[in-house]
Amino acid sequence: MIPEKILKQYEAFRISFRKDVMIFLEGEQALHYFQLEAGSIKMITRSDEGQEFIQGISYAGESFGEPPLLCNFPYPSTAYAMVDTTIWKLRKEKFFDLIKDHFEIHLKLDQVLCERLRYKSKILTSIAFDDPENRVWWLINYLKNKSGHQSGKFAVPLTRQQIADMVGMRVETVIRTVKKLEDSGKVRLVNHKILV
Amino acid sequence: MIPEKILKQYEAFRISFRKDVMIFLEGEQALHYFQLEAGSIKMITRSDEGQEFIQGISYAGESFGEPPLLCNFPYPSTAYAMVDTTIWKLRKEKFFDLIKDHFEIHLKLDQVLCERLRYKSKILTSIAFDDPENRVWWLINYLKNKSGHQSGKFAVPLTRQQIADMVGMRVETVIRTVKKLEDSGKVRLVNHKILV
DNA sequence: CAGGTCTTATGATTCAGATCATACAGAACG
DNA sequence: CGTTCTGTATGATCTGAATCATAAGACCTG
Repeated sequence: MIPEKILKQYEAFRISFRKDVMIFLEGEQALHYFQLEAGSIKMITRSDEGQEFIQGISYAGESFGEPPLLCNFPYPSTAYAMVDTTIWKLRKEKFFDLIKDHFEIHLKLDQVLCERLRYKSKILTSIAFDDPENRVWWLINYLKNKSGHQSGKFAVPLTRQQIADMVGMRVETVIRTVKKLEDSGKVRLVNHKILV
Repeated sequence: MIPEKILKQYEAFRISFRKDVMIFLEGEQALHYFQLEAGSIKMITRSDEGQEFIQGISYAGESFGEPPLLCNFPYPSTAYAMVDTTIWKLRKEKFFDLIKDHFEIHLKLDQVLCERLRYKSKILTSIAFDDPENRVWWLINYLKNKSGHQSGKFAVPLTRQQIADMVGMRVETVIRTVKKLEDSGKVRLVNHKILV
């Protein structure tokens, strides 16, 4: 989102995380701006029973964790590396300097927050009212569109468990639902991969 | 959020809406910044069966509908006046001039978006995993805290149907859940009013 | 390449929130 | 102030996703 050249101008530095390593913990105070250089991360909240909800996934070039930075509240979720991941890290003060100096980047940040609000509005309504097939189908299409996939078959890059954690359902229900989507011709399953 | 003096400097004007009148429709293009002077509005999404989900409620002094303005996507929800309402309306171009000129107001706008993200993260997790009692109880406390209520009993200013529309449940379930909260001493019911 | 781990798949059972129907109470309007 | 409308309440029934158990397949690691 923010070009590397500018990140370096404001003294951002790079950090690497192995797969499944925690980047920050729910409840911690935000001290840095984070942007992925490579890999992917997921933002997790947990229910009292320990069930995980995936609030969102971010990929290379995308930022994450800004709301607690801008609003001074603790992290509402925990961030984990989904694969080996490299992240740009920028101190809070420098970050505010950067967006004060660059109105266009500030606007892009706004747009990132707005797209997240848009996604959450949609997934909220879906979880509250849609049947499992529509919930899963909507998410699959969302992932396809977000990846910028153009031609040929798109292989959904998530496990059934991860899909379940994003639509608030049990993995068994997602497995049966994906089967139904196959039966109705909406997706194809090849070696357990979901293709659209 | 934005002081009236500044709104006027950028040629904002006032518009009134009667209770239940629509302010903008889902799918429309955003052309103005909106801020409430008096009254309240609710943002609604609907399922295919017409069930309403209340994405959020805004009160006097608060803004609404910014994401489509900043991101150039259509309104994802429809806004209605919940009571007779007066709104400041500012043309898009003037709005961008305003936030470019006032970094502090731009930051406040960011914080508004961040608080909405925070709420949606929480309600998402709740709807996905919490039982009805915890869902309703969380919402009641959220409304109390958001209203800035200090001493004495807080009367929840929403109908059971509106609560149901915010937590994605049926009104019958909310009615029975509120009864359970009374039975466990968490709330008091006086003339059908919910007091905490 | 084999063994172990994780993911996917399937079947049977349960139960809580949705659904439907009906009645009561408070608010609004003329 | 009476009537109508909206909101609240209650009871009975239904159903589909969750839950639990078990097995098969793909992937990862040494």
